[in-house]
Amino acid sequence: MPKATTQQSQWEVTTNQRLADAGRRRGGARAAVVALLDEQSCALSAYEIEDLLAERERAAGRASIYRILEELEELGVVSKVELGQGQARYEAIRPDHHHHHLVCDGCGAVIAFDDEPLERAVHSISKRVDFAVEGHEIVLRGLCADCR
Amino acid sequence: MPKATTQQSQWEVTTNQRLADAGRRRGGARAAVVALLDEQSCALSAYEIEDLLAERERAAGRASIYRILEELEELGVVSKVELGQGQARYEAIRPDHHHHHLVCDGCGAVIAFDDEPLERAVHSISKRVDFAVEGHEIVLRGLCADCR
DNA sequence: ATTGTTGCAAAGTGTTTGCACAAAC
DNA sequence: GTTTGTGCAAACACTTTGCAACAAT
Repeated sequence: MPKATTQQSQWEVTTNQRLADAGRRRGGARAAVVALLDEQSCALSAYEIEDLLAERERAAGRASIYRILEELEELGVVSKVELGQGQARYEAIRPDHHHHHLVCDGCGAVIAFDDEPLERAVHSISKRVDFAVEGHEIVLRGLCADCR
Repeated sequence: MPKATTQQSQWEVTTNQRLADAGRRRGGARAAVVALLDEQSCALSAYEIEDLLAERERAAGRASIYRILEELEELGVVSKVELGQGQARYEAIRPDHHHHHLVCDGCGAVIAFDDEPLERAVHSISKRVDFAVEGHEIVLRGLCADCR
């Protein structure tokens, strides 16, 4: 039995399942976007997705990419993050890998980090305010090791 | 001695001082933007600024507003915040009133909040990562009391 | 055959830039 | 009079929408 060349993680499996459950057909562009997002450790912009897909000979139209990302966001499997760079970024939501971002003002690099005390503080605020908190996004800006 | 109808806060004074120090002349549009920002308790978008200025008969061109905001940001007296609404918002930086934002997914309302434990957690992360953190932005999304 | 999916081009929205005129010094 | 500030219109960048062709069921 041949070994698969790409290992689908839990996220890709769940995402395809949810798409199927929602009665969606299996389109090539969408499958490519889902597979690409699954490989990433951090958020990608729509243009980056377009370029990466083109590089791997599975180009998809820009409009399709945006539509697919919006759909995945509505399904709750992708989160759209705005890091103050004038463009949105998208990443797979993996329940076990919640994280936030460091954004370099120098080169635009985006680095993920996580921190339990921070999550606890956010959770505690959520209970305190007269507001039904559904999500949160934390961005630290500065200079990365290379740009400093 | 007549009482002033608008009280300039420390921020407006400092901002005008910084502008003077930087050798800037006192233009009407800029003074209007500075005065308006000084009155706000929370961040405004460029369009909101344009509308509010027009309402008070001190209209300013959109391009001027953007240029002024960029300049104030460079001077370090205004911060540009991106709350995931597809547009930037701007607010006065008041050293004694650091805060973050709750954004309502229903009506788009932006509500300020502050929290010491949260600030401590961010500060602690800043020391831990290999990254020169210069600022941070925290956004909690959800539904406000009215939309819930 | 039906209906969801895709890609292109056009439209939309927020922001920036070029340039001429007005205002501050 | 020189230099900065301002407003208009045009240009831009990212995102969304309209529509016809295509593919999955």
